[in-house]
Order: sequence, then C-alpha cells, then structure tokens
Amino acid sequence: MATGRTHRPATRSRGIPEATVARLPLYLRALTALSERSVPTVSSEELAAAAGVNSAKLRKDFSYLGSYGTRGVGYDVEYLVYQISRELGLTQDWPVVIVGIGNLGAALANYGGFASRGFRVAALIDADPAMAGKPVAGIPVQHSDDLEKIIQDNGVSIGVIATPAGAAQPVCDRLVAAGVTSILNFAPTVLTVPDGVDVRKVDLSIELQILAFHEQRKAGEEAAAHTDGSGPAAVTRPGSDDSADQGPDGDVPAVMPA
Amino acid sequence: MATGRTHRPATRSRGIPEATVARLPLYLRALTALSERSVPTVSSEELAAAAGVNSAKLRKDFSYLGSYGTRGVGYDVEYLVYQISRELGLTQDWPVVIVGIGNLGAALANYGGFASRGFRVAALIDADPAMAGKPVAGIPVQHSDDLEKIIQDNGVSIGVIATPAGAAQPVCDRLVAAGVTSILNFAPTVLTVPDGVDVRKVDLSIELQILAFHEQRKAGEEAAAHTDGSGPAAVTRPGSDDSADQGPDGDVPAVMPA
DNA sequence: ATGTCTTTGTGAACGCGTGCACAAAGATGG
DNA sequence: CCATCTTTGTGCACGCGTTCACAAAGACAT
Repeated sequence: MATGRTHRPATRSRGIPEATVARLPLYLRALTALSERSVPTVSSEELAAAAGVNSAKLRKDFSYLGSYGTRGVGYDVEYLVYQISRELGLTQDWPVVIVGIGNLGAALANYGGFASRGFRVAALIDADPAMAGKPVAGIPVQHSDDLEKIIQDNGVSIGVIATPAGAAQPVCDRLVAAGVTSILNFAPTVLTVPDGVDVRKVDLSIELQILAFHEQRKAGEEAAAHTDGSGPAAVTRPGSDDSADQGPDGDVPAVMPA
Repeated sequence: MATGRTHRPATRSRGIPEATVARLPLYLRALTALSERSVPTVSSEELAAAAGVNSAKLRKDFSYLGSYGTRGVGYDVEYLVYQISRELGLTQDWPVVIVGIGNLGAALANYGGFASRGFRVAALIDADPAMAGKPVAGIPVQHSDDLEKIIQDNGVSIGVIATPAGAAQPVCDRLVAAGVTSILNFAPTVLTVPDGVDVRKVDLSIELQILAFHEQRKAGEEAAAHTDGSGPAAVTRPGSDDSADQGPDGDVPAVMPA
C-alpha cells in the first residue's frame, strides 16, 4: 500500500503492533458489511477471507485487543464492530482540514468515506485568493492566511495536505505550529516534523513505480525464454577521469524532469 | 504508507527485497532534485537525509543493486538516477488506463506525476454513457463497453481503478481478463486477483483511521495525568443468553453505514 | 610512494511480523 | 452429566528488515 508505509519507528503503541493497527480498518470494513446484512456472528476463517488476510493472523490481531471471541462459535459482529471502533478512536468526532483545494483536494473533499466514520471536514484551505469563499463540496474555501485561527477554533488535530510539492513543507510547519499532530500527506515530498507528530504519506507516483518494477520483472522472466542477455550486463562505471556532465554510458535515456 | 502495504507474499524479486523496492522511488526523487541542481556527487548521509531514511539502510539498499558508489567520495548522481530508473523499469513507456472518472479519477488524470516518469495515460474509461466523449485532462472519456478493446489496442498492463467500491471487483476482473497484470486500487474494497497479478491499494479512509488511532493514544496518555480510568475498563461480554440484535453494551454509539 | 582521511559495502545481531500447529474452551446433542 | 465437535487463543519457530559497527577501498595531500 500505499502506501505509504512507515515513518514511525514502529513504536508498539500500548502493546498493539503497528501492523495490527494497520489491519484493524480492514476488519472493521468487513464487519460493517456483515452488520448491514444482519449477520450475528462470524468465524475467524470467514472474516479473514472477507478481509483478505490469513485467519491465524486475524486471530492474533484480535488477541491483542482482548478475548472477544467465543470458542466453537466465532465473534459477535456488533460487539466486535464496537470494540474495534473504540480502539481506533472512531467513537469520537475528528475534525479534519484539507489544505490545497486543487483537483485532488476537491476530490478528497467530495469523498464520502470522510464523513462516514467519525471524520468531519471542518474546513477547506487554499492559498489562492480567487478560491476564497467559493464552495467546494458544500463547504466554502477559506484563505490560508487564516490557517492558524481555523485550526484553533475548530480544535483540529488532523490535517490533510493536498498542495503542490513546493508548498507542502511550509504548510506542514504551520499546521504543526497551530496544534495539528497528525498529517496525511498527498504531496510528493518528504515532510520533516518534530517528534510526537505522525505523518502518513499517500504517493501515487511511488505506487506506480513499484508496480512498474514488478511488471518489468514479470516481462523479463517471460522474455528470458526467447532471447538471452536479459541479465544485467556489466555497465561501464563513471571513471574518475571521465567528464561528469554527460551520462556515463553515453546513451542515458531521457533523464526526466521533476 | 499507502500505502497500502503488502499484498504480495514478500517474494524477493531477483534478490531485491520488497522493502528496498518501495524505497527506490524515494531515492530517485531526491536524486532527480539533486540532478536539477547540477550536483555531481552525493554521499549516503546526504542522500539519506533528503529521502528521510537511515544512511545505513540506504547503503544496504544500493548494495542490492550493485556497487555503484565510490568510497571516500559518494555516489555519482546522474549514474545513480539512470541505474535506479532502469531497475524500476522507468526507462520504458508504461501506458496506463484509469477506470472510473469521477472526482478522484479526474484528479488522477490531471495529476502531473503521471506523465513525468514513463507513465502515460493511454485512456480514461467510465461506465456512465453521459461521460463518453467528454474530454478530461485533454483525453476523451471512453465507455466501459470498449474496455477490453482499449486494453489490447494500447498494450496496457497497468490499470488504475477509481470506481465506487461496488464496481471495483467486476472492473478488476475485466481488466485482468483483458491482460492487465498490475492494478492500483483506490476503491475501498479488497480485490481478489489470480496469481501473477499485482495489486496495490491506496485507501484514504484506512490512512485516516490509523492516524486517529495514534491521535487517540496521544490524547489518552496526556489525559492520564489529569483523570484516571483511561485504561480499558472491563466491558460486559455478549452472553449466550443475551439478545443478539442490540449492541452488547446497550450504548453502542452510532454504528455507521458503509 | 606513502600515509591519512573519508565514505562505502557488508557481516552480524537483534527485533518484529507471520504462520503453523495444538491445547484449551465452550457449545451442542444425547 | 458426559462425549464430541467446532473454533478460538497462543507458544513456538522461522524469515525478513533494520541497525550497528567496522574493515576495505579509494581519493588526496605531501
């Protein structure tokens, strides 16, 4: 996933492993679907299949939360929905601000998944004065001059950054200074934050590049049957006496911008 | 992050660990920035700082690719850009289709990061007949009836799903049947695919829930100083004789839809 | 040529996450 | 009440990923 994975030093938060926390939303989603179909109980095997994980892993994950199952029967769906919601902190209201209302920011503002689970879009913020006052997803965009006031007035602790890469770090700094302690970053930049602030990264470009890697590998393995020489041929290294500006191989293909 | 983490069984692809592959795009981005500033060489320490990782980790990562550094000096920026690009398969052209041109799909189509690194939006596909022919990001939207033909005509092997959750699995099945072997999924669903197909997941809702968990933990630790009783109080379990429809605690707060 | 100094590349230890396999627990039927 | 059967909860082993720490390698000055 996205992925973006892991900025935190894998600090086991109150005994619950980070990997388990990352899977709880998956379980919760599957359980909610069962709940809507009025299914009373579910076995670890069934639920694991619905969530796309190993059943042993699921049972171990739940064991970190407590003994919530009944042997011979399974798990009470409603009860487990509540327990996981509580553990994830979804029984309370989380006001969220989105900074950077471009194409992506607007799409996020319109995303239904926000409102459903305790998350509420408290404000939309953009640096473009022309955007100010214009409603997006029914919420008027506010100018970034008022960022600090917006954060404090609404008691926001979670911020979403959907700005261009260049603006991300300054915006992040202001968010943190204003009291935000969790950031979801969509800008293609590494954010630097003080201790105690959590950052999660969602990066489309990185995900695609990872897919491309595996795609290439699959294609390479397949082609290896036909033509040989797919192995990494020994390439000339940039010698100390070589000119530095030109690519070392002479045929460096299109070093792309940005 | 995105996440999304890990659907593959951690198959070490040609000796390069999955965790390393996931970091290569980060290094590449930092290196590209250095290249634009015409920096000739960079040390592992500097590059690691720019990419937000440990320098030892970076060196080990690069050691999987080969010995591309020069002791006492560092790494040749241009050379490394080329090597990583080649390793990730970015020296070739990857046509991509986006299925589901709603708010998110349109935002993705407009995203600049696509075009820059070998990825090319070959087609936009939507199930809504009213969308057909309408240009988004300069590309006319095509109807999903023609999905198979579009995939095959353009030789597409990477598909992006930005449909509602309900449509995701059927779309996925059709993409795979048409020859797509890598999928980036933005729909909040677990996709089932045959062996040999890679899926990466980007899920806004999950990322927010993970942040909420840590946010709650931070708030709880802070509040523990003032009022006690923040520890998980023993809650009544759903007894076998209890009615099943109602939540076990009697005050299950707003089990949310979807 | 030789010594010094910087930086890489990697062996080794450690910790986390995963999955197996099974004992314990409880439901269910007689 | 007892036997059987299902399913949970978990001890254990294994493998991957991370980090430390250092030897090897090369640049550079003298």
